[in-house]
Amino acid sequence: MQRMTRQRSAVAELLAELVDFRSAQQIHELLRERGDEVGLATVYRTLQSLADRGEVDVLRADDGEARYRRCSRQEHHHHLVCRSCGTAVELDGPGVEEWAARVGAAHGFRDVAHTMELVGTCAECAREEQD
Amino acid sequence: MQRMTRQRSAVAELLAELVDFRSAQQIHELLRERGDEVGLATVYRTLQSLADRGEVDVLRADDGEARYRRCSRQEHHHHLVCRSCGTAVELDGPGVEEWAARVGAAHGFRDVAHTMELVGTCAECAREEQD
DNA sequence: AATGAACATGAGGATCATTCTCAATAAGCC
DNA sequence: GGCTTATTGAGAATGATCCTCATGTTCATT
Ligand SMILES: [Mn+2]
Ligand SMILES: [Mn+2]
Ligand SMILES: [Zn+2]
Ligand SMILES: [Zn+2]
Repeated sequence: MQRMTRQRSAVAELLAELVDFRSAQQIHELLRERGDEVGLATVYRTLQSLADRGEVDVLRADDGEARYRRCSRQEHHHHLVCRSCGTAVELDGPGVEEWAARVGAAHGFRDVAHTMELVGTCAECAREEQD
Repeated sequence: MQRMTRQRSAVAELLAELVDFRSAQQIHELLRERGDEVGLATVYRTLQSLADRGEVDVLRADDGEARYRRCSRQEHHHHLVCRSCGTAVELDGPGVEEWAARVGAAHGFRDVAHTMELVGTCAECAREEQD
């Protein structure tokens, strides 16, 4: 059975405040900054566990690094993420779900899943770039 | 200027025969098996160069590993990939392009790009799984 | 065909994210 | 308070990818 620990609470609390997608390393550092010492391995384990349970979303940055975020809804959805600061907007993917299922079946594929993510530069980061 | 070398030819020839998305490591091994000794670093450099030029597509597996494939068309498109063997079908993403641009603009994001990939188990791999 | 400047290669080391090991610790139950 | 067992974390291990730089090749030019 899952036990509640100081470390898991700390990660959960931090995730509740973040609106950006952050890497495990960043989360580890943010925890340290606020005084919550949590081992890096524990951060990884906790995030993985939350991801398995669907409580956090995981995206892969261009370099393949995993980035996590607690979204406001648990149901399947998509994102518009800032490539600079990680800020994310949750989106629906109107029509994509049916399209994916139809195309998968048409080609004889089973258990078809899909990913669809938008990446851009948010207004705030675009402003900063002008300096 | 780009020079033609034995190594680059070997990578290009192999890619021309493959219909699957393969990792750099796999491509390195496949080259070795066919007798084309190419340094791993060179395989990485060549694939990166081809990717920059848009001559190969790059996808990230669930574990973040990059997988490459030469597609039949250079223009932007999407894929339905087998999670087991890497076989891929090229797809268009009807409607997604406009949708992405519209949603991005609506949220004030600039330079909005998108990814949309389908992953499933191809008919052949599904058959093998039944053993 | 010979030359040479610039480009390319590769063995091995460096990075860096992520995972593993396992002894020490702490939750939750009695 | 004790006990059982899940959890933690320091440090090592793994693995993909990139970097270094001495050496090898390409190819425009002669
Ligand atoms: Mn969807
Ligand atoms: Mn598209
Ligand atoms: Zn931003
Ligand atoms: Zn398959």
